[in-house]
Amino acid sequence: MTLSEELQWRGFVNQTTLPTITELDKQPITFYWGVDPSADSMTVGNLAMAMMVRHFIDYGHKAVLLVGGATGMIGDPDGKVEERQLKSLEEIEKNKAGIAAEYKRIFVGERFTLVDNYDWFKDIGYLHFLRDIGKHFSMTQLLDRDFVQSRIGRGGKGISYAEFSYSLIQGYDFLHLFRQYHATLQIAGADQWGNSLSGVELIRKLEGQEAHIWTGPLIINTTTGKKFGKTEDGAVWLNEYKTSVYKFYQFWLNADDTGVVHYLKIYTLLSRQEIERLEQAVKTNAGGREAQKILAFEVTKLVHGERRAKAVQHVSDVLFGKGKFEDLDKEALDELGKEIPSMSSGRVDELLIATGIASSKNAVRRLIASGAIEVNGKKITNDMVMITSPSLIKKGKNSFVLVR
RNA sequence: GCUGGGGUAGUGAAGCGGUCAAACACAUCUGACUGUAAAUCAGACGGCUCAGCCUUCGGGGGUUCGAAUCCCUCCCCCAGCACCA
Repeated sequence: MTLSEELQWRGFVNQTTLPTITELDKQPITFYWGVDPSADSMTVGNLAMAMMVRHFIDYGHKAVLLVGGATGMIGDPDGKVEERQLKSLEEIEKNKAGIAAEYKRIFVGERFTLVDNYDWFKDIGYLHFLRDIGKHFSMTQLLDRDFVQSRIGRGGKGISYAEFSYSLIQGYDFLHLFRQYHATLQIAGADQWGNSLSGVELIRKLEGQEAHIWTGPLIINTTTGKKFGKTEDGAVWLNEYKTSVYKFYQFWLNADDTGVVHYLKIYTLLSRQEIERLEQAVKTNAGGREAQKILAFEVTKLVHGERRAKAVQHVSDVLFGKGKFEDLDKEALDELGKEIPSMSSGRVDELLIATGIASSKNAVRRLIASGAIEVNGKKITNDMVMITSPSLIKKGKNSFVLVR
């Protein structure tokens, strides 16, 4: 399979300035992909793009991975309805470190160059930037962009000059990387099309050369029709302090039948043969949920490592399988404690509230009345029960508290 | 600044002097069925020391036996007009 075939089959083809996607199958090129440090971690949305980038690398293209230290200082206004609060410099530093660490984790064993656009922006003078770069941007084109129109139009919330200028910064990135690394392709999310285009034009105008953009698709949850990777708690993060490894694993395990094959293609590196086998399994034995299990394990392994993936798999088996809580040894309890909230002894209602699993004592009473609370596999009928010995409290099917 | 329309629980939205902790829909949670899925059905959905009590309907003040509902005042949003340019 060629790269273009691979991308097409997996559903990574979205929009590109390349005349045909088979251009990718010719000689190796250098491309870049960037993430802004708007948080100290990537989300599964970023992960989809990262997986796409991996295929580019695996097929021999050279990757430049960018952390947007400069762009993050301004904030991308595209798709936002109002001006964003500036991040403090310390926060940006911290976020940059987080993103860079994730690059290294996801792309472990791969060849790539890590860059930070702050490095080439910090010494640029304003006047020089306006002369060399600003001069090549047409105000009409900038104003024509949809999000600019909605921000400055009637009912819009306005836009600052700083945010308005964001795409010049991103455009210059591409030019810079073209000059320094001969990067001729920018990979980005679907929402970055407009911003990315500015770099292509700059390179054409200033270098007289062709450069291109490849955007990946926005991943949609086919059942809800909403952006994939959102739960009621917000985004699903790659950083385990923001989304625990257990929750991360559960997120994938709970993938619905209609979407699971799509997610396997996007988020795992499994072969076409294997994925097609799983697709068949979904059809013939959906209840076995083999596709979900493999998806959850593979993605967790990729992001958190095989050891942690196996640990949460084991924990999940205990929580949902036949295994008895009483049979767990201390080591297993420690592992469990990393993944679900742990409390020391106390009254059931207070433990549930303290861990945020129930919002009030009222809520606990209602849950108990409806038979939703179990302690070590037995339903309880009284909210005053004291729990002193190591136990597992379960609310409904998916929420647990470890008491030890 | 003027005129008109609004601000009600997570969201949308009824209510317009007592029967209002507040209809209905969505979201959420739980139960049943299942596969830790979806769909469907049922229940819950302000708090508490829970047959009762307490705190809520933008903020504050008032009228009244009684206010989400009436009056005053302040704040905020929307539409239109004016001012500015």
